[in-house]
Amino acid sequence: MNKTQHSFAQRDCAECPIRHRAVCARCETDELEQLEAIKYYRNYEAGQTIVWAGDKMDFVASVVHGVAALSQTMEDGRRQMVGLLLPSDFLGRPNRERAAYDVTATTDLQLCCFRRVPFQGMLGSTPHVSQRLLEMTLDELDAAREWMLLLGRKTAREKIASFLSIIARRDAAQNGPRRGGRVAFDLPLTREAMADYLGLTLETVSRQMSSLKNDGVIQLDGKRRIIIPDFEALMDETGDDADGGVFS
Amino acid sequence: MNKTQHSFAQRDCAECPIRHRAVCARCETDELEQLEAIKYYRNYEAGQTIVWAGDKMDFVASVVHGVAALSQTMEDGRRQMVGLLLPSDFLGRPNRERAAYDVTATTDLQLCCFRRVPFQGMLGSTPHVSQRLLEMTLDELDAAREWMLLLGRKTAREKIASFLSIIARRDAAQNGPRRGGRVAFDLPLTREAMADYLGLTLETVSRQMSSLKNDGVIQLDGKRRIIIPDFEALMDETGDDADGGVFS
DNA sequence: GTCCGACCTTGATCTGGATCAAGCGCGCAG
DNA sequence: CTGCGCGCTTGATCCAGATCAAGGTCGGAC
Repeated sequence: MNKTQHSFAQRDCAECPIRHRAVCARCETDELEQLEAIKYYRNYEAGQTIVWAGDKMDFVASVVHGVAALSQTMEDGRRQMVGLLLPSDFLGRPNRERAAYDVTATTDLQLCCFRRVPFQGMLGSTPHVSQRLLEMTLDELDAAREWMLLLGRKTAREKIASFLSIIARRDAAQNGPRRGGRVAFDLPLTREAMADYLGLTLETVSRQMSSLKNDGVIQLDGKRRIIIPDFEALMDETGDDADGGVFS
Repeated sequence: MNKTQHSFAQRDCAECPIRHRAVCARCETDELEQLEAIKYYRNYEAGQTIVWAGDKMDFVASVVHGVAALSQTMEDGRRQMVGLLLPSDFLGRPNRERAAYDVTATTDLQLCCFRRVPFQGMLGSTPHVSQRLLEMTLDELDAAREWMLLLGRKTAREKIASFLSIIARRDAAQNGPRRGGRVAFDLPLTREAMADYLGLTLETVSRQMSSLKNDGVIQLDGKRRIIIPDFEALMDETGDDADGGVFS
């Protein structure tokens, strides 16, 4: 388990890549100083578990780099991923001592952690933090509801296409949109993790990826790199209304 | 559409049945007065639509009596319910002008509405409201994630049993637990609405209800009234860990 | 180089729940 | 009372995706 130990540098808030999208987005300089006093960084390698459901958790955190997954497991081993945390997303629940879900790093990951108890205090005293947290929680709730439609009603092919379009969109928001209609990115999940996310088996994920490839909707470069020659064509496969989205 | 027009009485906050569980739960007298100044009641009959996705919505609201459903519809008519609002639950999103989902009354319903713009103002100035709203939103997010596990990984029988146990639990929280191990309540949804909630067809819902009845897990009194002779036996059918829950 | 183990693909078969298709039963309009 | 329609049940059949079962590929350890 000791591969290229790719550990991310620590930094000041001023030069933080998620400064303007994370829970601290609206903070003024003095509020930021309060946050800096209770923050520390942690790095994880792809595949590592961050906490198990039921564990004590003495911090909350923002994802700085990489991707983390929240999942639930039934006694007989059935697993469902219930959240995918990309850079700027918030991990943990204030006023909750124990984790409700298993949290794992699906890629190399850096968290900006805040000690939980002082952070809770700031929620009372720093409206810019609590307002931003409310807004982010409402956004996550919307995302969860969109996910419920996917899990309850979409076909396997629609699920895969929806997943790819979500990752493509978030990747573009992160790294700036691609020149031309062409989009390319690396999948942050294994086929098995995708299956857990989509409520499918890994075989079905693999088959539908092959099918989209054969139909020219996507191209694969190795197992993980995805190239989407025509984003509209992918959107047509998702089952969603054609309003498109903010992409160019 | 004009059946026994069962309209609920309006009231002062002091005697409101959801006073201590809704978004206003933590308000002091003066804060309550501010809320009363921007509140008004609305009544709906079972089956009525409250708003369509995309409609302008100039209020947010607490459910006082009855049950409302949030749902999403795909172009080809596939429908997924993404939220079930019981008494004390919050409807609407501050700072959002248009509804994101269709909202319908699945039983006769009373809402305590707050004009949206002044309510948004109070979120900035009244920490007791915004803290409570954050807490409620986090609870809803947890509920949505539990629902994702159900939609993605549970069998039809487990879905039905989970749904019944949730309704039974919420009903007990509302009306006080039943004496003895016996539990009884009315379903707030038609078979079709249950299907939309559970990601099933109405035929499958009906078959699984019959199957649970034949196996003695539930009894039916008419189509809507459910009697659960042994709550533990129902919990065993849900697929969840046997930690039970707060029930006696 | 070779070996090994994760990860992925593909094929064959099975099955839970969808779909198609009758009815049933109860409450309401006449 | 009768007739109608909505909500529900039940039966027969179908099929998307699960399950069972081989392999293939690639990167890292030695």
